[in-house]
Amino acid sequence: MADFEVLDTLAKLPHFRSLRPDLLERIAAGSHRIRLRGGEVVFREGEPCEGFFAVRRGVVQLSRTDPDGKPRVIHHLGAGRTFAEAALLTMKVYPATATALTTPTELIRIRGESFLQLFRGNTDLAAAMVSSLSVWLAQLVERVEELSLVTSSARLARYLLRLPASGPAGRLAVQLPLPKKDLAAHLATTPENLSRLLRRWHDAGWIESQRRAVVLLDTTRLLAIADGDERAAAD
Amino acid sequence: MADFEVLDTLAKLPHFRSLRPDLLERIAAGSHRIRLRGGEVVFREGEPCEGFFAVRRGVVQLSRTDPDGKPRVIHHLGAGRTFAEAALLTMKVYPATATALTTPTELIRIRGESFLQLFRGNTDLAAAMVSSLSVWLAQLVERVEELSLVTSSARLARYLLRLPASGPAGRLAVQLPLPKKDLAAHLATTPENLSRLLRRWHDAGWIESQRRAVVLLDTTRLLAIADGDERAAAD
DNA sequence: CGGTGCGTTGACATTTCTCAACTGTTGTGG
DNA sequence: CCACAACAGTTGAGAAATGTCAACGCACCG
Repeated sequence: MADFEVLDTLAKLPHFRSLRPDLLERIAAGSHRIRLRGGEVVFREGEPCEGFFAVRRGVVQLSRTDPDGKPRVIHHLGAGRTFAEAALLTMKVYPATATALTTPTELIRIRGESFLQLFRGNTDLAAAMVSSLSVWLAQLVERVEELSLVTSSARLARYLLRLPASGPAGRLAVQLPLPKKDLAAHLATTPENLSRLLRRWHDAGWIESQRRAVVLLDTTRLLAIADGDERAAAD
Repeated sequence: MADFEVLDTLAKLPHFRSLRPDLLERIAAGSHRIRLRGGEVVFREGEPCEGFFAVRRGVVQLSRTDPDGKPRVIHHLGAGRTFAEAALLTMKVYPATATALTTPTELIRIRGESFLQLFRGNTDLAAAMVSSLSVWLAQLVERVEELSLVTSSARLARYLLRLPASGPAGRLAVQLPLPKKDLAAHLATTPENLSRLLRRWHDAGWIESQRRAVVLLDTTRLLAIADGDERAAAD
């Protein structure tokens, strides 16, 4: 009784792609689609975990809320990614809050109970989950490295350079997947500071900054800034 | 032909504890002990992965080196922890550099080839590795949250409060597991700044700071600082 | 008894945060 | 269709935190 769109989404997940079709169908049977609008919460930090999720469309933000109420961004993820697998597999509570950022956000929710039954005793599925967790690990290691960069200019430069770009070298166009407010949170800085950095680089001629798109004109310079070579910004 | 100490260490790992003894012995057969001194490198970022490791004694630092040659600390780990499992299970290269920090550091190296053979087809072992990866995920999420704290005082306060403490409330004694130089790197700041923070808090009467030990006198205040309430430091 | 490296302190330059006001856009209700 | 509210984004000014460079004390080790 699996919804076709659910099955389709699952079949396209990198780590589920290689699973046998009947297994996929059984996973899909315990799953269903969820539609959200920007700002809506998928689950909150501390809630008991009842399943994990795959992103079908849109952007989801994982964050933790500190005692002051300010959210600290753990990660952003887009279509084709899964989240909360670890919480499910260890049968714990969700360690973070998941929020939809884009206005049509579509998720697949894989129910915990039925999935765990399949998981136990199925080596292929276990291997798939191991791959999935490994990707998460690699991403978080990246993120830690990113946040270890001292200056926010370095973090921003690195972020821009890692976005998928199009266009000729010397005029690489990148699309910001997040509103600047959320981007600032992701970079562990303030919207004001982000705005100023973009403006400075724009005036200096390293980039062109439009509302949601940035054109990278001088990637060499940006690379230098990303490497913490602050003098590059002054030169 | 497993070395007893190897087997003993493996048996004490949280996620291997529940494995059947004969399986443990077979894992131990593909493992051996490694002794290192502080500063010695276990493996370097980018090297092909030939196994994963368990810490028997001492502290190991995982770090990535940026183009300037400055190391950025990903994580520090002590006895009872494993690392590089993900690199092995995905059969990739090591994503970071591992360095021994303490002068007697003892590791167990589990050879990749023989371990992977056991891994495939053994559900218990797969489950154990999933647990292990999940712990890593949780730790890195913590680390990301930690690094998202804007001020280094917040990071330091939080770090101190999370160390295992002994003694009566109002006089909690904690032991720094790292030299201050490495602690500064862990907190993504400089030794100078760390030194000044400790001194200021010492003078203010929040803590007592000795060479390798810190006594927390005013945990309420430290909690406020950790929560980013900077006014607490000025008050 | 030198040397090497950690830790500290001082002085100074930058970066960044905070608070506050202002602009532009979007979307809603009259 | 327009007016207005709500909010993202920008800009300005001043304060605070942090990084940098440099010098010094202090321990440990050969």
